[in-house]
Amino acid sequence: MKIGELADRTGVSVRALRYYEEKGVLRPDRTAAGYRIFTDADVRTVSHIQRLLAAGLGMDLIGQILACLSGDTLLLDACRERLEAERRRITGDIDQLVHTRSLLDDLLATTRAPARRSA
DNA sequence: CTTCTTACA
DNA sequence: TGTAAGAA
Repeated sequence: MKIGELADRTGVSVRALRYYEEKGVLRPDRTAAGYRIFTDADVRTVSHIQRLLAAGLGMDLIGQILACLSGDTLLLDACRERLEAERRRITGDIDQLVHTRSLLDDLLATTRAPARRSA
């Protein structure tokens, strides 16, 4: 399928799709006229990209993670290391957020204002 | 009409 | 990422 159809089927803009290719996470074939040709597998790949992007990962890392999903067993170990490193990173982020939340909870508990009446 | 590339009030 | 411009 051409880029327009992939865009429709994924809800991702044509612009973003071309950007993903530029980043190497998508490698569509080209027609003689230079049109990008995507496969059905690319529809799923784009879904993965969306999830990873939503998780706060950068395109660089996403490219590496997607490479793991491509089933290249020779790179599997290296891929696992990357994924484990990212897992540790987000765990740190989560800890930070939990800490910040408790800080806000304390603040809210000590700044509770008296009930207001309607104006 | 759709896609391509390049570039940026 | 959007959008504009010129070409295919």
